Amino acid sequence: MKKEMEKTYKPQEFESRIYSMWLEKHAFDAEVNPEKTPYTIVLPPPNITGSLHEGHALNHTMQDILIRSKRMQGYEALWLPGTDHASIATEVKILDKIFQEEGRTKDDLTREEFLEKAWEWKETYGDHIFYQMQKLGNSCDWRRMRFTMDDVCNRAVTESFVRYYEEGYIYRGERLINWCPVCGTAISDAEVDHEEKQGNFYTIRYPMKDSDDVLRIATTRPETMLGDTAIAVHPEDSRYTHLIGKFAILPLVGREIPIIADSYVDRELGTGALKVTPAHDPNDYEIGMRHDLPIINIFDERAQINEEGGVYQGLDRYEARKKIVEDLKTQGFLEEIKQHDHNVGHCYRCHREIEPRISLQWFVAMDELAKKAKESVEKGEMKFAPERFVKIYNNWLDNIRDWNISRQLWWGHRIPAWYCEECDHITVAREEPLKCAGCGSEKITRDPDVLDTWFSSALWPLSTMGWPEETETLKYFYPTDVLATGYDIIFFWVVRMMFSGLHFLEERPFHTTLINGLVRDAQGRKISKSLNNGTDPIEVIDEYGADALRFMLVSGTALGNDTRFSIDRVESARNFANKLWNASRFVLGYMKEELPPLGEVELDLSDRWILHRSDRAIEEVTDFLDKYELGMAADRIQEFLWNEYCDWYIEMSKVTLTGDDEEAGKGKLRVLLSVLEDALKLLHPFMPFITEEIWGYLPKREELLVRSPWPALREASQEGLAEMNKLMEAVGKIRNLRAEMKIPHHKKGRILLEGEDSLIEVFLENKEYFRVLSSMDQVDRLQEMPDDTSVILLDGIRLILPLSDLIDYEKEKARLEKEIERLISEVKRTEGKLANQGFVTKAPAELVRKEEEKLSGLQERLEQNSQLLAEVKKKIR
RNA sequence: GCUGAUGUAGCUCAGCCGGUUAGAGUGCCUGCCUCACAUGCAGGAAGUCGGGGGUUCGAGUCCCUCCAUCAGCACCA
Repeated sequence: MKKEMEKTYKPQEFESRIYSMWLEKHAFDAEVNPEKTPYTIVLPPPNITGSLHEGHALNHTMQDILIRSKRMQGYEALWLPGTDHASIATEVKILDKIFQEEGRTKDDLTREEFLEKAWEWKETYGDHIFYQMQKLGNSCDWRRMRFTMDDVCNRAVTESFVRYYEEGYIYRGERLINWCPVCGTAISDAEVDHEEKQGNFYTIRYPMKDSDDVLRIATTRPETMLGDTAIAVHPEDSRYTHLIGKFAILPLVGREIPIIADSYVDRELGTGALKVTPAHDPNDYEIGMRHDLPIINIFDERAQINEEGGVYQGLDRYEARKKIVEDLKTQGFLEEIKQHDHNVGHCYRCHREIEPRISLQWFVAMDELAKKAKESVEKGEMKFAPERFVKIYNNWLDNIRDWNISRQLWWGHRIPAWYCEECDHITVAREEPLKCAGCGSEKITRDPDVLDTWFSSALWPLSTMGWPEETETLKYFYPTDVLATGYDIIFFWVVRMMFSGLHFLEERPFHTTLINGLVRDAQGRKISKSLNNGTDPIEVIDEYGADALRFMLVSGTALGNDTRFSIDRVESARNFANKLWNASRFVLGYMKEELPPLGEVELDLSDRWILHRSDRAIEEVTDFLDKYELGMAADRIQEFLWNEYCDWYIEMSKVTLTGDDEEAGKGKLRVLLSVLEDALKLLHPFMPFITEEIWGYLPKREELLVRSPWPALREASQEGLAEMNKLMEAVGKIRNLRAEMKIPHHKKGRILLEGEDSLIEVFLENKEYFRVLSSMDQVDRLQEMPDDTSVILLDGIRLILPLSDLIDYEKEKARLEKEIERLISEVKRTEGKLANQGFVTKAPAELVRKEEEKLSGLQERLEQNSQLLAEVKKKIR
């Protein structure tokens, strides 16, 4: 049926073929199916600003593992993919590109010209992102792919804006907002990054009107004094109480400004007197509101001094600072300059300092929506995995301010509001209105601004499914199950999806938020453009295969913790894949035409053992997956496949496979095959390509692995497993001894058994295992003690190894002494424990009994070892 | 300043509803090209579980405190 498997695992030769096959056979398509329970994940849409990085690879792998395992577990599993237009980030990049290619800036372009370029960009980068996702193996239903600026999504955005507006949540108002003078737009509080910056504290003398007094004021931003409209002091600050109500003269400007009392002022800080610039500082703005102060805006939208600044007009903020400090100095107003480090808000996109600015913007009132979002989590409707992230969520909701949603940009959803030239009325509508809803005038113009990217992201689980229409998809797949994302966007996105879903559909959009850590570089640094320490996942995939990359990303880290990206670990994962590849080749190499069904196979001890181990692996992996412990699940499968299936069972199976009992051989193959099949299923969500490829080589397989059912427990008889464990322990001891004596593997050996009959029986029945596992080709019951021996002691049985020409008594002595030393310390520990009245009376009886048993066993072995040592010492003499 | 995380073998990390001799991968050392695999096999060495205190019969595991590293939030006139 198929060609033979290559000798070495070469993922490059089959990964893309396998992926195409999945697509051809519609393996990822999810349909509305009342017979099944839906399981839905909506992909956090990657920004079309560029390509996917390792962080995406981790995030996508986690989702794919969940989706693939649920699909196999019988759910109608939908993973809905898409991309995000990323308003500000993309606009910045596109303008950059246009400038580099054509030398034109935004001022030289019309909105239409720009948008045309933007859509071209979207096609190019969007396609690359899909290519990357397919290389990774993402099992998305591509037919349902969405873009945040699709018609379907646009409709949801307009609908929610209009509804929020009609319900009074959205309003337009003049507020102090965060303004990025470089991007030329307002940004929300969440989009401001605070960075520690070195700055100066300037102490300036403000002369009082009508007296010779001087008020000393410390500031980090002297240039904003042009907009000062008051000086605030603490109402109980005895240094200044006599000045409250009087006026000072603003240096350089000459304006009279009042001294006011406000308890916001910190008496300890600076001079205890605060210049108040309501137009350029959030706290000053609050003070200004409280005291009804005039607001003087001194900057234009590029943060250059405007006409309010008199002689300083036209200077940008940094030039203005320099010039004003100079002038203050020459005119004798500057008292001192002190170095002072402080946090300054920066634009999260262009990393330039943001400027607080009074501006007319659209806002979403957050009080009620935040309450809904918080209550839902409190009621347990949505849980974080791991739980601790609920604190970030709550912390943000507790301190939330109204959300500024308008952006002075072109790339995005244009605000559906029209202004009338003849009256004050604002028309907010789903469709473009012909006339003003207030006065009927046809002279209306649309708001030029677009919405914050996150406004559409907030609707993602709804909009992708066709909301506000009540589509079948929405009814069946909403609410979704899991939202997988990094902790850095809990408040950008998780919070906002929560209240959007709760508000519009009265149901939280997902029951679990799965938080993945950051992927750091090999040195543990955050991946950043400035360090250029990122790696394109495609490069890793081309070299090692997507399976290795995926496995490396999820294995060995706990949920929510950061992961390091290391090529060494990718190699380990690739080696594991190679191991599986070769184990499969081994099994297939012995394949026969017809094998009996597992139920008809006469199972031997090793079969029962591996079926039992396999059942435990199935149980534990399933359990880890249910708890989102993907790293633990991955490690557990690897342990099973490598250490149990390959290292023990395959080795033991050689006894039967190379024997001449054909029936037994077929039975053995059936077990090998069944266990391998189950393991491939368990591993498939983690390493989808290699498992599907191997599956294709297995006999009589019409179904794809991706669509196969999750393994069920085999529940074979567990008879003899205790003896099996004893046998394996004996093998370990023999290997250890042979290694220490440096006996080469081709040098066979003999074992004589003494001890409990039942154990001896089992050992004799399975003596071939000693041959394949530890090169001991003769196993017999002890008749007569030979001369030159080494003795291995286990509870219940002694293995006597006649090693005449091989034994090195010095080494044997050392081995026994080491063992005795270990036993003595153990005995002491255990005796101490049992001598402790507290332990005996308070610890659980079961535990005390176990300790007692342990002690007697230890003592017995200690005694026997001591005897052996005495004999060895005699031999040496 | 507040909150959270992290600190366990050379390195990367598991473990922690308290209870055998603290695990894995990798690296290192030793011996093996044993008929699936040298991307491998077998064996071995290696850790006062960040410091201190407490609770307990018993503490990497719970509590307190300190130190170090990281992250988020707030504020800094």
